[in-house]
Amino acid sequence: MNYRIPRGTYDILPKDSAKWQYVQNVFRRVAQRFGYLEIVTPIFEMAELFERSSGENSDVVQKEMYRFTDQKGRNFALRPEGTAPVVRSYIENHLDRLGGKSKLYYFGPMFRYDRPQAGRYRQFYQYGIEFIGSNHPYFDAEVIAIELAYLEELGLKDFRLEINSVGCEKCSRTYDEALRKYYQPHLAELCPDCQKRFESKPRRLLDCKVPSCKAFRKDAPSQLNYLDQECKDHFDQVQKYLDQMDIAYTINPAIVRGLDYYTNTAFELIVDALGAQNSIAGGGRYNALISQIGGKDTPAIGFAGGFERLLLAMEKEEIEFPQYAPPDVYVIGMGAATTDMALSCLKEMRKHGLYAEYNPDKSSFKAQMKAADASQAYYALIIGADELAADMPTLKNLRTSEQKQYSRPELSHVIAQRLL
RNA sequence: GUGGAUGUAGUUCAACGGCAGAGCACCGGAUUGUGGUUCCGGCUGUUGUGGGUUCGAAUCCCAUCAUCCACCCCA
Repeated sequence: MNYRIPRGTYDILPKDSAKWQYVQNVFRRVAQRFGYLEIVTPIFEMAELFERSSGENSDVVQKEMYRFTDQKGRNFALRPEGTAPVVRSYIENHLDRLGGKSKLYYFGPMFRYDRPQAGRYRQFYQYGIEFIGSNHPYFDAEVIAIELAYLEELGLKDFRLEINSVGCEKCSRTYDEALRKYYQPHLAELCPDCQKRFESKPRRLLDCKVPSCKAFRKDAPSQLNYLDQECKDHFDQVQKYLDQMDIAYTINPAIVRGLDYYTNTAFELIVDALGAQNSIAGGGRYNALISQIGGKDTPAIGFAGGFERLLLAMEKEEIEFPQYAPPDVYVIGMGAATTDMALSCLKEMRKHGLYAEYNPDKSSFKAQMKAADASQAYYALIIGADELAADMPTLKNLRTSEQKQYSRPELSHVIAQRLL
């Protein structure tokens, strides 16, 4: 019996791990440039946390959560998203008492039971930003600016930003009613899914892809006409800040975030080249969430992005990734007698921070030279019978083919000065 | 959860129901200790898995698993 990786998961192999380190490191760097600090939470939480925050009726909670009970019968779930755990930690650790705002970033694996497809996995890696503690529209723009700065730093070009406002809870309630009123006469003509959505989440009617449902969309009332003055002002201000930051966007009233906690600003970053799973990041404001799960009434905004889709998008644009650095020195020892000298040179080089390779397994001198060449090492340190007798290893520059014998003290000097 | 396509060597792909193959990659060698190219040689298969039809199955049928595409969902 061969064991196989669970469906919808994947291994990050050594040939790809440098890419992952790279995109994660760039994210860290960019987030910190905006003053955000990393928070790390467990990959599982009480299931109820997600039920409360994402919404009992959301697909994520209804069909996609990996649930389990522990030995004492407690109900847990592997986290399907990152915001609720961060907010839980914020409340539990009284981060609000530290003064100032909480500017947090995170990344790590998320879990959703879903049918795998390109850009969609059961264990997938997200990065995210959460700004907790202000309703100021500048921060809506700042959070968006972080994502864009990140994409720019990575060299990604072919994407677009769409924004919307879904208003506060009050606005969205009046809007839902307006939508129901509009769709009521056509209810029989809608697809079965939409008939269900009609009651639970009328806004979902707007992004149904069934042609017959789509037909009603263009005359449907727009959320933007159902914002109260405060929400409208907020959205206008967000746009103003985006304009001032030279951030291009389009307003798409159909953007409806899937998780229940979003209020006001909602946004999405789309890469059309990715096909069906074309959203590489999305987020919005969630002013009601914190009080909803037991904290003080606190406004907040954040977003999450998917590393897999980001990498796919970068590959589509043929962006080059940094590779692991090749060895500084490849040590070639001819025969068992040279082991002592080889090991002492290796130890010295590694102590000084050089990356040194050595493979006594290789048989012939030629095979060792080939291996050194294949490793793309900058130098070969050759230790053969002559070198051993004279106690003078040969250092060969594999790029220029120049080589020279050094006495041990001379070699030590070269190593210590990092002249390689 | 629904519909469709595809599964053959490490990889990319061939093979009309009749001997499972090629390129690339990998390993070794080409006169004692110098890398590339070239040349020579070598290795890798339960044809995803399990059944069935057939004298005979990689090939046809069924099931199953996996991947991909679309729906759905979302990052």
